[in-house]
Amino acid sequence: MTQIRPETRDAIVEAAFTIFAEDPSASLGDVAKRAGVGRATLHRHFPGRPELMRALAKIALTELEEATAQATAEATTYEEGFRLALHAMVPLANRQWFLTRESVEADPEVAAAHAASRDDLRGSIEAAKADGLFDRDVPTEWIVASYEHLTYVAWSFVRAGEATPKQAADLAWRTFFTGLKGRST
Amino acid sequence: MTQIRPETRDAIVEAAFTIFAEDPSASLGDVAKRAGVGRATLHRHFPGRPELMRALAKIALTELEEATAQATAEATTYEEGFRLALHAMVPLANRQWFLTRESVEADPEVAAAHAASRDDLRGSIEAAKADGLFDRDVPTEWIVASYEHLTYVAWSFVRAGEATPKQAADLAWRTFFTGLKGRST
DNA sequence: CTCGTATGAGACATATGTGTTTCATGACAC
DNA sequence: GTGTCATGAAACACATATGTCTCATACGAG
Repeated sequence: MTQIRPETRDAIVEAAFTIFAEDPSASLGDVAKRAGVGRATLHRHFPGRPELMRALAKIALTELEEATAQATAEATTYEEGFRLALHAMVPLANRQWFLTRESVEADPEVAAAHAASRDDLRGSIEAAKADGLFDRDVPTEWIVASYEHLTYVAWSFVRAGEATPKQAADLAWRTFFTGLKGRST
Repeated sequence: MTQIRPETRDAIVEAAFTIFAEDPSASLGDVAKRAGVGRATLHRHFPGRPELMRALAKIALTELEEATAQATAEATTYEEGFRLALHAMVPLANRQWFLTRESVEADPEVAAAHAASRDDLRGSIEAAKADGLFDRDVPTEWIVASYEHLTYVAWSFVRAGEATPKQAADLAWRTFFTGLKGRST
């Protein structure tokens, strides 16, 4: 009935990610225009703004989960796992970021998925902590938040054209793990 | 004519900082209600949303400048300067943060002041770099962005009640400067 | 007390976003 | 060709935010 043209739906979703990344309060009309579809068509696929936001949130979380699962599967140590996951996350950061600043959390299903995602990260960090990778005196929540924000900084850097995704991810990992203190002194 | 009751204006400004920190798209009616004034009174002090935003931006930038100037005046080394400035900035982060995600930049005067503020930070970082405090291989822009984001993370931590401002600033400085790698291994 | 003035409350017009409905069109299957 | 169906365009009703205006009130200065 309503989703027989997957291309249209995808176009709307992509446009929404792009538009909302720069302006979370952008109108649905802006999204439709960017997607190259009529405003009515957008409503045929997504009844309203909350439904669209929910769809974006689910997609973003699924992408994150897949990317990190694939990245960490190749890792043999905790350090390598976090480093590879960071590299995998940088290109996705723009799609993740709006989750943190949006009222998407209001949706119970999305909120649960988001919480589960953070719990995963938290669990990995605690395991790594027990292994001595991270300082035990630093709260796990702090490590989570720093990791996420430095990922975002890396993405911003890429977006601004100041580095490649690989370079930016390296910078973020280095900052996160060993800090920016000079080595030469 | 329009600003004979400074208390009212201050109440509006404080309410605006509080409201816009959580929801940048909040209505002026919400701000007025939080300030305990009528909506018309808000318009008497600030003709419209852009003027209010501009006033907030100027205040936030002035506060930042004063706080960091005072903090760094007591410092004898670059390291101490950045550490003290960070401590001074954490309690102000909520008032600074909306600057980065707002279209306040559209105002030329505010944009210039913001750019000047960032130039100051950039200059200090380059000087410290030349002194060997920061790794020369890391772009100055990256250091600026990391510094600002970790300041924000620290403020978030305080806001969430997970740490005192001092504890959070210490965590941020430590992460920024030496990273989160475990020491005990 | 009296005047001036900032204020709050409410009415009002306007603009924008939102969601629905209708209708014509174009693509595709048969 | 014919019918089905997703779509685009436009009109529509509705809600909310915004900005202005009017009027009554309360507070302070004189």
